[in-house]
Amino acid sequence: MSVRVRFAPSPTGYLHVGGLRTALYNFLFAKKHGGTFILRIEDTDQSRKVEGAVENLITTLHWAGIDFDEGPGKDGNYGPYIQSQRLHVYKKHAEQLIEKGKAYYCFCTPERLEEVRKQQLAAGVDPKYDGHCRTLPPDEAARRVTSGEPHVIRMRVPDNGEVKFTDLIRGEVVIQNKILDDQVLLKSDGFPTYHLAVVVDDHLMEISHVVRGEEWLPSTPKHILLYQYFGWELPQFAHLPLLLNPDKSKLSKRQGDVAVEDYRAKGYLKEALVNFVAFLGWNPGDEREIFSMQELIAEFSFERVGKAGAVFNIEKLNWMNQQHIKLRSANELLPLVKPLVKEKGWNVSDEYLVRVIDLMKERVVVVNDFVEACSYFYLDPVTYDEQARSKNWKADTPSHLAQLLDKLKSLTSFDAATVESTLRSTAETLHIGAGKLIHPLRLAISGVSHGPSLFHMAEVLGKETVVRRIEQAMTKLHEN
RNA sequence: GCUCCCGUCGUCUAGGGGUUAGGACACGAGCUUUUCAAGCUUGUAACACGGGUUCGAUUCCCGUCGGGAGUACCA
Repeated sequence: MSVRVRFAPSPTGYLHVGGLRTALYNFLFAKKHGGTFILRIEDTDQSRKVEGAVENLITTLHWAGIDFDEGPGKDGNYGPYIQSQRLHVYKKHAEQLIEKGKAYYCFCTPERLEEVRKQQLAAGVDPKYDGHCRTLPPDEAARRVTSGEPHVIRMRVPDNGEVKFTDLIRGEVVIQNKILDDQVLLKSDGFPTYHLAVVVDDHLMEISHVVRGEEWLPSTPKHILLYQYFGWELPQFAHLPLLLNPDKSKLSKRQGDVAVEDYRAKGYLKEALVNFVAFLGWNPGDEREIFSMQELIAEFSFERVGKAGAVFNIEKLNWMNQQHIKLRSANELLPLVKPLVKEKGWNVSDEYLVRVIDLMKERVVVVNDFVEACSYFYLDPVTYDEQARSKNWKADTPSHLAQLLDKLKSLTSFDAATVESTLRSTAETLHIGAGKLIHPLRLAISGVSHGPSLFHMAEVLGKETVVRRIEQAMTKLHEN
C-alpha cells in the first residue's frame, strides 16, 4: 500500500510551530516511504476565515523546505484540496448516512441546546445532546427539511458498545460509545463539521496514515464509527504529543512566539527550526542532534516518537541555530544578511559583508546578530563603553596610541598579521605590555570591549577607517 | 464533573528487572585567549508517591497524586 499523508490546517492565521512539526512529521514519513504529502485546507468555519492565510501557510511551509505533492494550486487526482470547494461532497455523504439510518435531521435551535446543556449541568449530568430529534419519523423530518426549516444532520452513535483502535504512537485505545455525543456532521449553513469533512476527505483522498496532534485523540472514535457507517477501510492513526509552554500548558501565544514567521523574522535558520521542532518528541536513538532535512527523512519513524508533551525551549533552539550557522559558509549566509544590511541603509559590498560574516559567524545566535550585534563594522562608534573606558583608557593611553597610530599610518599592507606585529613591536619600544595597546585600540575602533579578533577586525575595517577611528577616539575620549 | 492521554536531571531526552541511570541545552569551575564567543575538560542535577509481583524494581501490574487534552452547528 502506498503512503499518502496530509497536513490539514485551518487557515485561521499563521503557521503555528506546532503545525510546523505536524506538517514536518507527515512530510518526513511520506518522503521516507516514497509516498505523497498532501496539503488540504480545512476552512469549514466561515467565521474564522482569515484573508491571505492560505497563501501565508504555503509560503511558510515552502520556506521551511516542506513542499507538498498535492494541494491547492498543485492538483493530483483528488482535488479540490480546499474544503469549502467540496461542500456538495459532504452533503451527499451526510445524506447517504441518513438513508442508512446512521444519521438524522435535527431541528433543535441553538437556544434549546443551550437550555438543555444548562439543565444538565445543573443536574450534574454530562452535557450531551438529549436525542430530542433522534426518533423523529423520517417522513416528518423530510417534510420539515423541504419546507425550509433550519436543520443540521447529526450522527447516530450507538448507546452501548465500544470503539477500539490502535494508534501508532499510543498503542491500543478503547472508548465506550455511551460517552460519545450525537455529533453534528452537517451544520445549518450547509458546511460540514470537522468530523465529517476529515473522514470523507481522508477516505476520498486515499489517506493511508492520519498523523495529527493529540488534541484529536478523544474524537477519533467518532471518526472510526463514521468509517464503519460508510463501510470504508480505516487508515492508520498516529497522534502526536503536544507542544507545551514553559508552564506545560498547550503552546500558545502570550507566552512567547508561536508563529513560524516570527522565528524567521528574528533570524532563525529554517534548518535550525526544522531540526529543533523535529526533536520535540522524536529522537534518532543515539546521541546525534544536528540533522539536515535529508538525514531526518532517512531516520524518521513513529516508533521513535514519544508520548509525553514537550516544552518548547528557546535556549536549545538558540544553540541549534548557532550550530547550523556555523555549518554554513559565509557565502551561504550572505543572501540572508544582505537584506538586513540594506534595510539599515548601510552601503557595503558583498565582499566586505562576507568578511564580516566570517568574523562573526562563531559568535552570533541568530542571523540578525550580524547587523544588530556588530554595528561597528558599518558605522564609526558614536559612544564608547564606559566600563571599558575606565578600565583600559588611562592617562598615558593617548600618547601610546599616538605612537601606534604613526606606525599604522606608514603601513603599506594592512593585513591582520602586519597590524599585530606592528602593535607588538610598538609595545616593546614603549616598554609596556601589548594589552596596554590592544584594549584601547579595540575600544577606539569598535566602541565596545568584546568582539572578534582585534587584528582581523582591523584588517576588515581597513587602514583608513582604523586610522580615522583612532583619531576620533583620541579627541572624544579626551573630552571626558 | 466526566472521558481519554501522559509522568527519567530546570528543559529536550536515551535506557530498561540487577547500570557508576547516558547524552544535549541551561548553569558553575578550569583550560585556551587581547576581549567576547567558540572549542576542550569538568561539576551540580532526575527515575512523582504508595502498594504489590520478584531473589531484586526506576523498568511489569494496581492505586494515588500531578500535568495535559477533549467534552461546540471551532478546528
